Amino acid sequence: MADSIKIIIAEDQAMLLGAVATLLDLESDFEVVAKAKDGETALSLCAQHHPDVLLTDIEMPGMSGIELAEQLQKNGFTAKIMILTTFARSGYLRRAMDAGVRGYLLKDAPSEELAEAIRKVISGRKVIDPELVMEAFDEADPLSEKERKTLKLAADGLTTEQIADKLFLSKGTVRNYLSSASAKLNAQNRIEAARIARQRGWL
Amino acid sequence: MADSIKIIIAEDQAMLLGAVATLLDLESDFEVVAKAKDGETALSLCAQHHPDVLLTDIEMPGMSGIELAEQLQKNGFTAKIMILTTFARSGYLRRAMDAGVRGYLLKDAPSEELAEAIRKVISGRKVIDPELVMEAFDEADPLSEKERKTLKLAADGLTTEQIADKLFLSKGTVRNYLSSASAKLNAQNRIEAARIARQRGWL
DNA sequence: ACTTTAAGGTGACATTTGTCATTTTCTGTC
DNA sequence: GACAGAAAATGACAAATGTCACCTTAAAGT
Repeated sequence: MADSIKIIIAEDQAMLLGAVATLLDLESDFEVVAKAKDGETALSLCAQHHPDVLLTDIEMPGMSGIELAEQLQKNGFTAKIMILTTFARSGYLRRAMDAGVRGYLLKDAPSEELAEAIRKVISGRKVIDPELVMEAFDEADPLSEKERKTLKLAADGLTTEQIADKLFLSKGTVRNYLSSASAKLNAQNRIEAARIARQRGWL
Repeated sequence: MADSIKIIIAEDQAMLLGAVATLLDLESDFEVVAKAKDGETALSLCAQHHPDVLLTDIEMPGMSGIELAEQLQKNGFTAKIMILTTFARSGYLRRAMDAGVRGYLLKDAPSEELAEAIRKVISGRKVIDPELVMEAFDEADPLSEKERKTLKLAADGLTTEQIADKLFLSKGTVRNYLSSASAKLNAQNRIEAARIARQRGWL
């Protein structure tokens, strides 16, 4: 088809990648020209095919979908980028928007909406999952870089001392950071703090 | 179609549910008669439609896919049950087999294999993802029921005392369980123990 | 009836963690 | 060089956690 919309899909879960590709290919005005299972592959496939739309997951091995979007934008690609991801995380949305992403959908959304969303984006509109719009209004990440780093390591089960060694800080400082992180998140200890931070996409 | 294979799909992620359903419906010998987004719904839809195959995810809100399989087996349903899940976890596989599951596939597998796997199961064979077969040979879950329960709550950030209250045990006993769980998993504290257990699918 | 065994509990102790006030060190800026 | 602010460290204390040896109780065998 001469004027069909050319689509590239990037998604690391093979089953979903294949199923969504089939789904979109059924639409007579769409044509899935390539499939990628990671960001790097998607990038080179974009250079090769110059698609109208790139539909990408965020969490993938190697280059994430957001980094991919940033690269494409920097290199002046005209493809309209759409994110299709699992969780509603306000942090991601902001970065995605900054990278010129035009659509942000959740895997929780019914599959019937996907094709329609793509057509909306092609016609110049932006599409953001309603769930996300809500999230975007709530609190921003209150953690400092150090708090985030210590918390991430603590969540892996490292002791205060091991964290201190790894980050070249003293034990006391690490405990201070973890303590203030817990306070900010209203958690009663580092474990709960890590859980909360992770749930909100801050970790 | 009179003798087409009737399929019910249970999967909480709407996008995958819809896409896979479309994919299978394209096969001329298949017919997706119902879709469910949780175990309870799937159970009642099975009673209503008596499908030939139930394709289900494991992790779903409410009743898990494994519990669903156990229920169906107990109630004497003849539907062949197939699991389609994200991670290769040896613990799950054993329980699934005990519940009479005939197929165990990973979402990492290419979508093209799905239809073929279903036909194999219908013809009486069992289908287990090769990845899983490997996993099945490694170590079994060493945790006792109590160790697992305490660990699960600890992983949410509950204190020893809160866990004790919730499980009607003394603080000392809870600490004993957590301590022995850590020992079994070679972890240096409850946080690391929980992380390890979760990674191996024992939590 | 007499072990055995497992689940649960106790007490003691060392270590780690959480909290907070205070101090030191490092930076940029005027 | 002096000063304000941030980042990092310190010290002290209470509380929580990890470990271990040992006790109690209630089945389950024999």
